[in-house]
Amino acid sequence: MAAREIDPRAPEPPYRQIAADLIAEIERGGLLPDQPLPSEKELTELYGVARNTARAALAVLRDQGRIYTVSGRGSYVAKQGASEDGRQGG
Amino acid sequence: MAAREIDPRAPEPPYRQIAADLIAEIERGGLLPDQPLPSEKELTELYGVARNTARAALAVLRDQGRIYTVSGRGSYVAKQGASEDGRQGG
DNA sequence: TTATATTTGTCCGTATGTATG
DNA sequence: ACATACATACGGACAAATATA
Repeated sequence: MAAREIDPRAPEPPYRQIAADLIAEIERGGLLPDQPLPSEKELTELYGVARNTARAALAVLRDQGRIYTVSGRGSYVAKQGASEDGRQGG
Repeated sequence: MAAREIDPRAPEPPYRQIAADLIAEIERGGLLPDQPLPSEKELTELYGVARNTARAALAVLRDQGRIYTVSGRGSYVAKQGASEDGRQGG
């Protein structure tokens, strides 16, 4: 989870760059199912963005079913990987 | 430690108003070194803000080396007063 | 040791205001 | 108007440290 540089002037907005970065990390196997992603606070520090931007990135992965989020705990890698309907079982 | 009124619509955000208030109290001598500041809960009641806002105010003073915080206990006035490098010895 | 209360630490959910392109 | 981003704020939940009984 080294912080790749985010380019605020790239055509891709920062939140998508971060999302792509996290997805790559998961696909690479650097983050296994049920393992926690960096917290929102850590993402803001890793990428130098505001919390809302970090949240937007996580929302992308959540919408794709790649992660699930537990309020007050954090976000975790989903078991399947955005294959089925995007839902995470227990 | 009377609760000065916080103006949510002032240019200064509430957490900075509270920080300034606490700093003034310390500079005034109303709080001596190693004496405890109001707890976060008390600050929320004194100023009518959320806990995160009270914490943000304390973080300002901590960053300035004016106070030190002990987990599970509270925050205390630092000995020097943000003069040196901002650290608190034993 | 266990239980309880207080306090700080961490975290997410949500909302508003401002600014830029 | 819209998408994006930052700063700030309120709220709720749970964990960890501390203190006391």
